Amino acid sequence: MKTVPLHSAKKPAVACNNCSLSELCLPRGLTREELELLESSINKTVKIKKKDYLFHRDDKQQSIFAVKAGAIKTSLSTPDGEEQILGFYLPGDLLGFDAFARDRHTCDAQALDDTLVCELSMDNFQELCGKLPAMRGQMMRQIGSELEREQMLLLTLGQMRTEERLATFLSSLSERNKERGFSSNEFNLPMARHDLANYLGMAVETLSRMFSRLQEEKIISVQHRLVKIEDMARLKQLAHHTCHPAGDVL
Amino acid sequence: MKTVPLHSAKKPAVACNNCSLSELCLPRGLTREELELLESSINKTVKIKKKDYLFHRDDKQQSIFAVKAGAIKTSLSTPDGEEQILGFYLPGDLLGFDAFARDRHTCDAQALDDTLVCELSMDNFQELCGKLPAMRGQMMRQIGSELEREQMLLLTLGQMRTEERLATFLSSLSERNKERGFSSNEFNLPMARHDLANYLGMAVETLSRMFSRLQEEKIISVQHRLVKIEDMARLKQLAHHTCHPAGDVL
DNA sequence: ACAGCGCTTTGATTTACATCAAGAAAGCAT
DNA sequence: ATGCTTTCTTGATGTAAATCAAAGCGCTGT
Repeated sequence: MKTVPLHSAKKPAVACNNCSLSELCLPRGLTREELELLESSINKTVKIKKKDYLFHRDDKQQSIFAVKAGAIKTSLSTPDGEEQILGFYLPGDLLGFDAFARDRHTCDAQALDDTLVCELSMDNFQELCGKLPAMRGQMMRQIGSELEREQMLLLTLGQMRTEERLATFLSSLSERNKERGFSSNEFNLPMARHDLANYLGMAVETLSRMFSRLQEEKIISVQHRLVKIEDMARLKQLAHHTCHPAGDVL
Repeated sequence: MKTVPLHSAKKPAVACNNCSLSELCLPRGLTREELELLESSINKTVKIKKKDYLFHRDDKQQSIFAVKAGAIKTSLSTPDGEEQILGFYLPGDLLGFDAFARDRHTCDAQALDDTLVCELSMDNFQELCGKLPAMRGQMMRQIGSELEREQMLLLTLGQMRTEERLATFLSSLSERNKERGFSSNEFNLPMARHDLANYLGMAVETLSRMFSRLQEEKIISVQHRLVKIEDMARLKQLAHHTCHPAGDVL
C-alpha cells in the first residue's frame, strides 16, 4: 500500500482550505492538521470535457471524486440501450461510493459540461479513514446522504404523478442553491430536458408539458434552462410529498 | 465513548462464528481474532413482533442491525399518508446505514413477521471501524451493496413496465435464495401483495394481474405466497433489464 | 362448525401518460 | 448573416395501468 507523506515538503497542488466548497465537501469539520493531511492526499484535479466519461460501469475503482466545477450525471443502462439517470452531481458533491460493494463502479459517470473534479485515490482514502476518525465520520455522512437522496428519488418515482415529480425536483434544486449561497428563486438547470425527463422517469414531451403547466399556473416561469420560481409556497405545496428540507445532491 | 472489553471474560451471548449467516453478514473475511472482537461488541439480539417497528424515521441512530430470522421492510412515508417501501431485509442482511447522514434514521423499519436481529451499537461500530481495517472494508462493501440495490430499484421504477418489474423481482429473489443455499425454483414470498405492489410502484390489482399473466404464460406458478418458477430462461429474459447477477438485499 | 375480517383475484371503466407527428426555437458551423 | 442540426414545445391519438367495484378464498376466534 502506498503511504502518504505526513507533511509533504512542497505545497500541494490542491488547497482545500482555500476552496469555496470546503464547507460542503470532505473538509467540513476537520481541524487544521487534519485538513493538511487531506490536502496532501488529494492526488490531483482532473479536467473532463463535456460528454466525456469520468468512469464507466465495471471500471475498477481507483478514486473517489469531488466536483469542483461543472456537472456530472451518473446512470445505469440496460443491454437494450435503455438508461436510467441516477443523479446529477454539482460543485461540492462527492461521487464514486457506488464502487464500494465490489471495487468496481456500478454506473457510468458522464460530464454534462466541461467539468473539474478533485481526485482522492482509494489507497489514500483508506489510509485517511484509518487515521482520522473525523474524516471517517464525514465520509460516512456523505455516503449516508447519497443513500438518502436515492431513497427520496425512489419515493418520487414510485408514488408521485409527473407534475409532483417536477415540483419536487425544482423545489430541491432551489433548496440546494440556497444552501450554496445562490439564488433560490432563479437559476439555470444544469441539464437538458432529455436528461431531466429520464431522471424523473417520464417522457420528454411530458416533462415539457409539465413545465408549461406550472408556468400557466403562475408557479414558475421558464425559458430554456432558466427557471424562475414565482410562487414558492405553491411549488412546495405541490411537492409536499418530499419530506426533507435538505439533501446534498440532486 | 464506551470502550469495548478486548477479551471479555465470559462467553458473549452472540456467537457469530456459529451463525449460519456468517458468510453473508459482517464476519465475512475476518480473522479469528477480529471475529472475537466483533462478537464481544455485538450488544444483544432483539426480538421484534410482527408489525412492530425496529426504528422510526428521525429516531436517533443507536445501532446497526443484522437480521437473523424473519423479515423487515423499510419505508418512507409522506405527510399525506402515502408510503414507498424501500427494501426488504431478510436473514443475513444489514440495516441502519440510512442514518449515517444525520445520525437519525431516514426511514421506518417494520417487521413483516416475528423477527430476530443482532444489534451493534454505533459506539462499538465506530471503535471497530477504527481498529479493524478488514471490518471497515466489509462495512463499506455492505453500504455499497445497499447503494447498488437502490440503484437497481431506481432503474426498475424508472424504466420498466409492470410485468418486467415483477419478473425482475422474482428473478433476483430467486438468485438470492440460491446464494443462501435455498431452492431457486420454489420459494415463499416473505411479504404480502400489498407491500410488494408498493415496492414495485404499482397497484395491488396490477400486481395480481401480472402474477396471473406470468402464470398463464407458464413462466411461473403461484398460489398465495408460494412461487414456483417453471421457466427460468423466459423469466430472466423478461427481466433482461436487470444488469446484475448479484445483489444483497431485495 | 360458523361468522367475520383481511387478503387476493377478476372484471369494467377511466385516466394519466407514452407515443406519434409536426412545427418552433436555439445552438453551431460555415 | 445562412443553413443545418439539435433541442424543445405543442397537438392528436393510443395504451398501460389506476381506479372502481365485487366476488372468492383463507384466515382468526368464538
